[in-house]
Amino acid sequence: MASESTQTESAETKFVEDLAEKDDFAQWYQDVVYKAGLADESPVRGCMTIKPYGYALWEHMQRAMDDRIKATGHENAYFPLFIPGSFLEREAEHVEGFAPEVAVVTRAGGEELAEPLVVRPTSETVIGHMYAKWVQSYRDLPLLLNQWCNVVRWEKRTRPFLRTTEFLWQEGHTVHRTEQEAEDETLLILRQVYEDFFIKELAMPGIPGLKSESQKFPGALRTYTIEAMMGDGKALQAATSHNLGQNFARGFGIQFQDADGVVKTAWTTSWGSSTRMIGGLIMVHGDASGLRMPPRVAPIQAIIVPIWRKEAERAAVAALAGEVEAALRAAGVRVKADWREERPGFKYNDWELRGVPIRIEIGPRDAQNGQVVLVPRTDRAKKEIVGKDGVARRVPEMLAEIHQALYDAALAFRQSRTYRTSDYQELKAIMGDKERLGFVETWWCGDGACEAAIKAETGATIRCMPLEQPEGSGPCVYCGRAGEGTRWAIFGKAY
RNA sequence: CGGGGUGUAGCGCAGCCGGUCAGCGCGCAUGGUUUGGGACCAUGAGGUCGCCGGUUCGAAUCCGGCCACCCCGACCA
Repeated sequence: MASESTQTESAETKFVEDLAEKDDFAQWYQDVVYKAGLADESPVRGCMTIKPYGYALWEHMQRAMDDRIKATGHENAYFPLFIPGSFLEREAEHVEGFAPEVAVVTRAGGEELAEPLVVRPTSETVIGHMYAKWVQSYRDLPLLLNQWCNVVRWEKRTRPFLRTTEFLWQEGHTVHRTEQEAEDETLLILRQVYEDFFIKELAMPGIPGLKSESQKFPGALRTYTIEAMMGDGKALQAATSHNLGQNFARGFGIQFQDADGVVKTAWTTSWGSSTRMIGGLIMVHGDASGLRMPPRVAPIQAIIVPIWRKEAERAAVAALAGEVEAALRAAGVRVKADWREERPGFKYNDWELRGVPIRIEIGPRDAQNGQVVLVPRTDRAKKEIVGKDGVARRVPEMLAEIHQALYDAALAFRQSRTYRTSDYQELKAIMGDKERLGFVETWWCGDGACEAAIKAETGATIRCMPLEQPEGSGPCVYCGRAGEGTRWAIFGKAY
């Protein structure tokens, strides 16, 4: 992201300089969000306005996620925004975890409310309340629902998409007959819904794993996560899936009569993914020119930039552009032509900033030859000249190639910033070095005290204990002890 | 919640040693020339200088209070 600047350098370099000022990733991130037109500020602190381009991206992500949620047997429903304040208190860890960050309505309709209402920070409690009414028999199970909604968490520090006071998400809530069934569900969501979504839709490699006790969801038995590495080496918890055990079922009385006639307490799960994924997508794929949209969720997959001087040229270009646009649309490509009264160079930069995967240049020369120029966002040097009849075949192929290129680059970056060491001093050094910052894979004894000490001394937390644990065991990176509770863990600094 | 900082045009800023200090750049509007990597010229629109009070003949400028926002930490999808 670094670049020198002199007066003689190209305008492009100057632009890059503008965007990636002083090699400051946080600043770069904010600039991209706003300049690419994804979002804008709002009059309320920590809240965000999502602009049409950003919302279109969200809609494509939603659809792809929703398809997976439904394909795994879930249905959508909707539960209320307001929750009786007392509900949060039915689960001890839950209220402790969320009480500090809930917004509470105490006055409405011109009167003080008898019982304050909290604006949902998450919906385990109201849904638990409803589920208790809906579940009577083992025949009612499993109950597999999901909802798309907004939630509010009064965070101290906010950043667009990554941590906003209000955010959009999906939250799944399920009820099961046995502990094993709940655990299977939790892992099914983690892998077949979330991990698959990140790989196939966002071109984002993630590491599925288990959270430590200190990092798990308040009230959960176990929390599983997909952890992804951002472009600055920091980690983002991209989605989580919780096995809630019987904690919420007990708090809300979700019971059923089993086949053996015995009344039993149910087992529940919950799992969520939010607009935070947009922040992840930006920080994983973005470069010095701006955003790079993963093709499958890109609001615009191909942008036609017409080039002309004279009116006659414009007519010829328009004819070809119209033909190409129609052919691509018929092939299922989200295509748009940019006829704004701007120079081509301006448009190139503008669409690169917005991350459109393929630019299609059509100028007088192309109109004459019945061809177009395809330029992939991932590598401008790989531009191709394609005959107009080949465009509808070549563009979808190229989109798939771009998806793969983005994935490969993100994975290669993560690997280059992943270190295996049992040397605590080395871990400390990596966490303190901006150029090397990344994931440290090592053994951890399982003691929360070691975890806390590492966090205090290095700023790093256990991102997860990967589902794929290596053979054997070893001494804890901090205390050197070895034993039963030892796990292979990934340490990193988190967003 | 602790520490620091900033509020002047849509955005980014200068002016802060009371008195042509209501200004600059970008953006916006209109017209013209341009158009294969962020064009240029001309004309123009746009601000109760965060709010309230004080000092003064006179306050963006000095003083007091309030409010808001930003950054850095601790807490978090």
